[in-house]
Amino acid sequence: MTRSAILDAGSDFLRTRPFRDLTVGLLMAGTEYSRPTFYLYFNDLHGLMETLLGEVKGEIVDGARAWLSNEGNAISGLQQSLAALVEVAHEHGTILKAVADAAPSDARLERVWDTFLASFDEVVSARIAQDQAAGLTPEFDPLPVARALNRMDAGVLIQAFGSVEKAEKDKVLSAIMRIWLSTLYPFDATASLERIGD
Amino acid sequence: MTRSAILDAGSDFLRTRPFRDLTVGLLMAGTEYSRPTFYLYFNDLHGLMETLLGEVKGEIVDGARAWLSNEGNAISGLQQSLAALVEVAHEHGTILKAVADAAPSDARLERVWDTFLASFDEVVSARIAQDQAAGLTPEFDPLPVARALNRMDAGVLIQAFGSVEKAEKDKVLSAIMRIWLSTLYPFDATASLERIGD
DNA sequence: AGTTGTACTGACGCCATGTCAGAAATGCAG
DNA sequence: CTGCATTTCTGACATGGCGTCAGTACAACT
Repeated sequence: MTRSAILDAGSDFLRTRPFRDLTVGLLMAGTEYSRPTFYLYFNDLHGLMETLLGEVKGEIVDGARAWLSNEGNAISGLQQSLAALVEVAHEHGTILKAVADAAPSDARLERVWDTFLASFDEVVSARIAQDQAAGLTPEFDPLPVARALNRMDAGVLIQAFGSVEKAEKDKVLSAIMRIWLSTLYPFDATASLERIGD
Repeated sequence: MTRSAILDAGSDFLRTRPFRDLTVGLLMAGTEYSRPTFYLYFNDLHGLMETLLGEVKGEIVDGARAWLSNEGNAISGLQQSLAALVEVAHEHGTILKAVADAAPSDARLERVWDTFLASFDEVVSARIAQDQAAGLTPEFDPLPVARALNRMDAGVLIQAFGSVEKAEKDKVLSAIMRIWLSTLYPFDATASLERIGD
């Protein structure tokens, strides 16, 4: 109860102001509780961010399923997954930026964030290897490419949707879509990219 | 004199420890001066980071020239520029990570960092437009794609070379090279990528 | 030797943090 | 409704890094 009131106050704060402006005092001023109460439910502000990230993580994993659990066409699955990813990032962009901002100032949170990103490297890499075996994707070392594509997504999405003035979803989507498709499915990419237009 | 002693102490510190561990006291303990002396030459630690970034920026811009000032083959120019970029990032990775880490905790430095990244978006975007006019590159809105590719570079390079245990240069290079090439020069990409092998 | 200017430092106030002893509030047995 | 136990909360404190300022040490020039 109290705990989720604090989490809500945190989300609300970060919707309009950056993580660097967040203090325990300000945070708790957004609730009906006093400053020390915060420490009953979280170790520090970074602990709060860790919890907020956990909430968003679920949605992202769900959205990515279309491509990762490979049923149906690879290309359209990827298109679906990226679209879902953009959707979630647009929704929770401020939280994602806040976590990314907070991470470097705390060893533990930095680990959590890195692990979060690395978890996608694993699964994307696996899916690439599979498509390579199927002859859909050229041969190359999948892991570094997966890492690069994921870092791209993270950087782009946080930059585009991390603050109040958000970029246009469709421009962002078609840019990263193009890069994923031409890297992973170059043989079919031309057709697919023409289909979505530019 | 004193000023560059401080800068050196900063670089040295960041070579082995993250920005979050840097305090003015620790920094100046690495020099023969006292803590207040720091404030004679810099406003705060973020000001120091701004200066360090300025030093690295020059090298990066130099390295990128091969492709950006378009003389000769576009593909080999891009290959050269990316190789140079990886080289510089490998050299100064800890500084780049430290600046990226420090940026979100200071409004001014965040602006500097964003502007730094955005400056590459501009020139890359311009070069893409040119290659599109020449028929080398498919038609698409260049700016969002340039942004995405640049964020990828930043994310990958900082992750790969930001801490003491650095990743292998060639793996990193061939991954980002593949993505740039298949996105910008898909017609010739197959040949070029085979040439560098995997 | 005296004066001016520059480079430096000791000591201070400030602010956010995280803790702890104790105060309210809540629930429950008689 | 009363006394008691347990949970929830808070006022007050110590800590540590920050940024400042008055004042010292030192060099250079007259």
